[in-house]
Amino acid sequence: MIETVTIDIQRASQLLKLLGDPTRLTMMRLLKTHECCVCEFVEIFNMSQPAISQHLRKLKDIKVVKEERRGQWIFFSINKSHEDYPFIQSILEQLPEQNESIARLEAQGLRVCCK
Amino acid sequence: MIETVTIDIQRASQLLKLLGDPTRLTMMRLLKTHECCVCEFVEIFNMSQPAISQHLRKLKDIKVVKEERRGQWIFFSINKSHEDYPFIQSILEQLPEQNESIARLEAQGLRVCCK
DNA sequence: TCATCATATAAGAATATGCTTATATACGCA
DNA sequence: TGCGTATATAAGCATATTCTTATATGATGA
Repeated sequence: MIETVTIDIQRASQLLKLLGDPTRLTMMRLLKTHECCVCEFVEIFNMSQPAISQHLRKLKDIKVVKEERRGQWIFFSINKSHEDYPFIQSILEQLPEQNESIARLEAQGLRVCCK
Repeated sequence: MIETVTIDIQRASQLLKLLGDPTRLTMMRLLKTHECCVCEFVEIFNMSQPAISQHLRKLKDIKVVKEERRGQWIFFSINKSHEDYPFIQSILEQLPEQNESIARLEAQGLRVCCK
């Protein structure tokens, strides 16, 4: 008998609500394959630093991302230990890669990081 | 070579935003296995008829559900022809069944429909 | 045709969301 | 120690969301 993993509907709707924003969803898709810091997101989304910071805070609040300071930068990554990581992952893997964003950053010399 | 189905990030975030509400998400999970009419939802969610109607309208607007009038009732069901149905389905199938809601309705004699 | 039931729509109010600008904090380096 | 860079937080504002109440529409059946 196969046990299908399920997620409580309240928690699921909370997660979907957070992912239901193009900026945050793209962030999550990017973080699926790349660690990024705030200033990189600022470039990628062409959005103000506080706006980016506030989006990241929401993702941090429900612990779907984690942060790690390295020198003056804070790198974000997906929290693979999150109870609902399989659910999140199943969504993200259906989204197209966002490699152009990263490539553009690198072309501009703005990747890894924030010179 | 396996072609993974992907969905545009803008469309995905729009869908996730709509599913990111506990009422609408539960509706969709219910509709996955049962056709329902408005008055049934009113009972299930213990919510006003206009509130239910407005939630359904949002789901209808992006065509993830369809409606069919039968007599005085309008039955809703999931639109399996929707371009993004696989995406939606992949989310819904991770959610627990909502059979208790239906069972409760039937116990009250309020199912199929609205006597 | 009229009354009733199921549903939709409109308008308004309370709250939530997502920016903005200004400022605070934390680190690295001279 | 003091300055510059990276990031966070606070306050305010515009807009979006989700109810509410009131009313309109559409079908049924006497």
